[in-house]
Amino acid sequence: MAAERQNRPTIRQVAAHAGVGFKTVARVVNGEPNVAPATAAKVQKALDELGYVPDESAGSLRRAGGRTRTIGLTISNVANPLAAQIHGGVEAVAMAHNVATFAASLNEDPEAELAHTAAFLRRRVDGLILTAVAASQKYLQRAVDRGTPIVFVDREPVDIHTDRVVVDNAGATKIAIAHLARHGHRRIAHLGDLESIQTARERRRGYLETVRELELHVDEDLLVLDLPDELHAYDATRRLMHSPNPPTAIHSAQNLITIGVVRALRDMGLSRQVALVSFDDIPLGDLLEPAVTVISHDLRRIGQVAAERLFARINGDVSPPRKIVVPTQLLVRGSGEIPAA
Amino acid sequence: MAAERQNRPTIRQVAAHAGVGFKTVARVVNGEPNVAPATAAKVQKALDELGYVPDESAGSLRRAGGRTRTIGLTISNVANPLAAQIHGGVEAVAMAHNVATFAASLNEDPEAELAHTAAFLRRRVDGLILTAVAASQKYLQRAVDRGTPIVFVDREPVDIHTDRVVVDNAGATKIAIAHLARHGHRRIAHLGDLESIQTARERRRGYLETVRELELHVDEDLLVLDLPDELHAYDATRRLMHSPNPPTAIHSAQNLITIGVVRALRDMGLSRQVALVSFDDIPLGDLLEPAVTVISHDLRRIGQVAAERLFARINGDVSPPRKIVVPTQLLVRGSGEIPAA
DNA sequence: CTGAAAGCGCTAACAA
DNA sequence: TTGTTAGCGCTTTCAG
Repeated sequence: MAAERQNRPTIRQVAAHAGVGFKTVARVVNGEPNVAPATAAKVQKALDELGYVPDESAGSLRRAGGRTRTIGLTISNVANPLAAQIHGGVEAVAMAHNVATFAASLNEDPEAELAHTAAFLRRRVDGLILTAVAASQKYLQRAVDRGTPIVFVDREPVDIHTDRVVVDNAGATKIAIAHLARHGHRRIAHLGDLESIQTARERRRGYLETVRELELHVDEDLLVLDLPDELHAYDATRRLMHSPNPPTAIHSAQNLITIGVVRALRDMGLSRQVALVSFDDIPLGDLLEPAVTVISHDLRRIGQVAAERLFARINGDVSPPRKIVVPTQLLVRGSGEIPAA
Repeated sequence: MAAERQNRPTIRQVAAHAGVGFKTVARVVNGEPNVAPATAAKVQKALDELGYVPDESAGSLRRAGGRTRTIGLTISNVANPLAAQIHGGVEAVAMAHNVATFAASLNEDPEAELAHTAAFLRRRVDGLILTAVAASQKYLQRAVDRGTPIVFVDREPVDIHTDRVVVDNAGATKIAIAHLARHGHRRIAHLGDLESIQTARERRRGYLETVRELELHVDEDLLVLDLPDELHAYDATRRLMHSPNPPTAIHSAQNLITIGVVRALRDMGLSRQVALVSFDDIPLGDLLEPAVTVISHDLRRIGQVAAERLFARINGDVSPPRKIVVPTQLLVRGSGEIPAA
């Protein structure tokens, strides 16, 4: 029942309309030299009258290198503010290169990762910027071997050696925990994201190492892992604070977890008693009371750097794969400086 | 200097490898009938060994209807949390239809609107979901005539008659102002977004009409328009509250403006004196003190509905263009219920 | 059930 | 300066 569609003029129809060979039209469209001004004008007129719109994909079919001037991007979720910042960074660079971006959300679903990368590859994208969600990215080796550059963002991929742009998750966590310890805390809880996420594991590692190094209280109950969302973080916080031996400080290791923790502490009236440092900034974190001390990182920059790396590869850079670490920053705002009871 | 790329097997190479005609391979790849099981197995083996990845764009070149299974989406800014929600809604529907989405940010730049829609059209997207930013969308008429469906989101387009999914901006503003009036306010300020934005003009209209209807104070100083960002909103609020005759309530007509207003009131210590209703929800708006009363709308739903409309058109729906109004909701949280002094 | 021929809209290579 | 021929990787059509 589809409408009569796609009745767009082809280059040959334009040529017929202008009374020239179609190659001449192609020359005008692509700004190639060797067209007499008079001819060019005639062609341009036909172009305008018919409203010619070149078909990029048809062009890239034969074009040397077969570039499609598209890239594919997968992020954890386009509607997650942090992930959206990565998207913004990538997009700015892609736009500057006159390249269109396919964007897709994964929502931590490995199947989605496979499906979307396959779809991008079928569309012959010139490169991929990916957030690793599946347990292994080995399946992408063939694509890399065939010359599709891939840059991973935010998380380290597994079983594949390519460029990646990440932050020092363990190191930054160390700084967060040490900051709390400096304010007298010995019982510090760590609320972590899904263990399937590489950055979550790194943050946990940073926590455990620092607890050992600084000889803080070691207590299984203080380590809460695998929190899938804000609600679970909320419940976990309540349980934690109602336990016989509650922590005096909390390290919440992801933005949504932090929001759950903040809500829970607020509801229990503990916002000003229990110290809190968040890994990831949260929106309006500086306007809450107390304002939330966070480990912040520039996600837009991660996206930008990744895209720049990708375009370098697309343009022939064959240097060894690089791991680029974008700096993090501890933003001291109040919640992290509450002293131990 | 480009690497040796694009050495992917073609359908003919797979056919040679399997010792069959290439049409037989195409049958297997596309799940067409009339292939002997033994032949199919042989072909499948070759497919796997060579790692065949079909070229979607080459396929759509000849395919009936010429569908590319891609759509184009432009939003005000991918990194804006509200716009990202629209993206999320569109994406979910597109994914269900097995269609890839090109996404681009406009940042209120009319040039960007023209450039991106042109780029999408050159890539022969099956449809467009657009946020109107330019003064007129007349330039898209030819694309529509040629059968590329377009659905506008969030803002009404100009000079073109197509499907659109919007909210009742003037009506919702009316509700906001009336809400403030019900709490005794007569001097209500309106801080508005850029006047080039259609929704900003509608919200202003709703404000002015309600002021007249309810016979509230009319004062040019209470109407602050064309605020481009949070910082300008911050400054405008300070100026407003320092004026000889300051308002007792503020209607901030966009999410970023609200954040500027909240910061300013906070810094002036007026958060609990001056009532505030925001058009657009803001992140953690319920955790601020006081929590912010807002006009909220489901942007994810806007994206979803728009995408569903688009796919209906792509699949042949030729009913008259529809204007779909998604409901808004007044979320009463505290800031809007502060009584007049 | 299988395959060969034609052609989608364009670019590349070469001829006039 | 211009036009012609080939062919990109696939789908369509039609012949075996």
